[in-house]
Amino acid sequence: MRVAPQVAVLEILGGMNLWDMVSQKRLDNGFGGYRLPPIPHFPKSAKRKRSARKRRDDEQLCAFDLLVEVAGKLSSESENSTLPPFCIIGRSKEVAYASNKLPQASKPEHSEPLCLRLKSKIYDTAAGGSVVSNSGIGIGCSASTDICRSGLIRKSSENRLELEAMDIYSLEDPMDLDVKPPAPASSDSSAEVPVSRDNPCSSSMPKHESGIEHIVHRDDDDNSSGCTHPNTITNKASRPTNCIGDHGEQNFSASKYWKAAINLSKSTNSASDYAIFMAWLTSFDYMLLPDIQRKPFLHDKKTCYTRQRTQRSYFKRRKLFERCPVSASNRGFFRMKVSNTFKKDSNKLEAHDPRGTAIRANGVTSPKAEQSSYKSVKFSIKSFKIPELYIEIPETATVGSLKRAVMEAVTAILQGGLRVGVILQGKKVRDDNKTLCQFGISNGDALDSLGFTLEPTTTQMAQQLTSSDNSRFLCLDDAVQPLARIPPISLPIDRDPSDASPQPALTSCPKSDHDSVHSPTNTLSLDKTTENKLALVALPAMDVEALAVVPLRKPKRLEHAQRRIRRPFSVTEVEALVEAVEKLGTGRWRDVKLRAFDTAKHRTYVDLKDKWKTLVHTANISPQQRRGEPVPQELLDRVLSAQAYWSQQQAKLRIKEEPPLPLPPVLCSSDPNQQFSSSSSSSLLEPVGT
DNA sequence: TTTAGGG
DNA sequence: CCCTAAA
Repeated sequence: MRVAPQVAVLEILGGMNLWDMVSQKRLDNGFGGYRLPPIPHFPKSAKRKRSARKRRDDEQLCAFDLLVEVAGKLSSESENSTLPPFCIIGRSKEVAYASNKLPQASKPEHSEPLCLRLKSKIYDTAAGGSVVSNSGIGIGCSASTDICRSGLIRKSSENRLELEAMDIYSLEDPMDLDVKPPAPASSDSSAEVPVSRDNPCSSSMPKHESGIEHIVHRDDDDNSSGCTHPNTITNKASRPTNCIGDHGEQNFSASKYWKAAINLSKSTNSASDYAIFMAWLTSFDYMLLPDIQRKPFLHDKKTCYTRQRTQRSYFKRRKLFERCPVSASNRGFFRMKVSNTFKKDSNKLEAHDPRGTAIRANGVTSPKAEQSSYKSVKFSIKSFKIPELYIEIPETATVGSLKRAVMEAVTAILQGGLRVGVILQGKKVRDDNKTLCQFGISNGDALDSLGFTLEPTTTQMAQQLTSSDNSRFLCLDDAVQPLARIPPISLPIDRDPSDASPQPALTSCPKSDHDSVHSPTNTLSLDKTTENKLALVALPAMDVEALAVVPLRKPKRLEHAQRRIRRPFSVTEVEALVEAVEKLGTGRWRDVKLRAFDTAKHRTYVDLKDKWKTLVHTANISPQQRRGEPVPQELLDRVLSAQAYWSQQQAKLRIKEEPPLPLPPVLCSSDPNQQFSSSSSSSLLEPVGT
């Protein structure tokens, strides 16, 4: 099965899980609400399906964006708090990094080494692991080994330098794994810079500090179970061993990165390293750098950081976002989608709201297995609904105020945080410590009656919620865990997914202990717990959509960050356009583009079409009303002529097709080209008039 | 991917 | 210019 579930994990040290953080910071981040996943099912039509997929992908990208944003904020605020600073780096789909391994995938040959690969660019495949299925995008942020692998930075043992990385990965196909040189942005000059760089950071760096060591894969192997585990991470982190040795060369490509990263982190001393590192980071599609560094690296070089300080975070996005659908309707919103797929976990959970959640769960496994082994239960939560909101507003209120009111209501709810409740056969399941088995949740039938609710944590909000009121909550953590770890073996039952204790740290970490079984580094896991990482997770289900969150994005910021710069058409271009249209007509923009603007990369056929549209408009208005560089009247006349001519042609065509109407092809007959040499064209129009 | 249009 | 529905 190539389908590995995709798992995205956002782990943040500091004891909060992403959800918590999100909840808390929601407002800050413009996190506004949840919404049902837009595309639960793909249409039948191939075209639509594609479109739907694209949309889904976009949303996922957005989710990433959101996560990045949130994480960035959190990190930036972490200075005082326990959260270690970290930076997040994301890449488009081209980049893949699998912090999580899928069970299946993990096993493969690849498992051994980590390699950075770049399909388009850089890639980091953890040993095996994680090949993510196509459209999914995962984001991971942690001090864990994974990160190390990702080539991003790792944290140092001391808090001072921690740099966390966030990765997104999405592999189109597992096969891409070829190992390639890690040069990040290959094209970018920056790319190499950092890495190889003279800095022997590695040498300088304490091993333990460097993420490098962590790189070890073995966990991968073990983990192959598929968990992303914190434990492993912790372990590594905690232990200074050199993993490198273990895997040896395999990683080496990756190691470069690591090194680079490492230097940075430790680079209290060198500003240059930092610069290099930054350059390297910049080569990624996205980058979000919270102020993080401030402290860490640079006491000395404040200057460097200055900029960052000023802007709390540095967010860069490239093409990825271009795809984000931020249409008018979406404007200001950020969509996030999280879906999970479990392969084997016994549990998982999702949050959602009481009301409208659509959940689907399937128990899988034979009954008997339970006893000795546990069964795994698959949950598929399709969506969470937004808790019901009650809003009272005068009928004379404006739509705008209504929107604001809704926003406030939503925000209020989210503000307090959300909890997940589990409802089984209509009853809330409050005992977090019981196993799924005990509740019979593993049973397929039961699953059908299993529901999850998303409830606000805050009392007030709770009131607003309709159904959810008090259901119990599951910790997201729990959910996370499952995802993260896919290891089949040990988890199970005991570890019920659901029970996680409420807040704590949970995340998967705790579980990790259990999981630890799989992973070699169990011991470490404990540490983690304490650390409280949080994991957010998401997943991938292939097509399963689990949860969609729609945060309100900060309205302005990323909005159209990438709107193309305006590039007015020069008279020369207009002329070329007019000429091409005279010959080709108004319905063949691609040809026009090829013919007259083939080399103008910034002019798309859509642009040409739009320009034509404006030219026509311009030609029809008085000269006084025209703006911008004046277009010679002569050209405008030609525009009108051509427009009229071709309009008629089209009209004729249409007519012909439908009902055979008598149309004397006055103009049509001759070559358009010839006809259009001059003003004569206008005359052509006349006849057509029928 | 292109077209065709609305925004 | 952007965004999309359609084709």
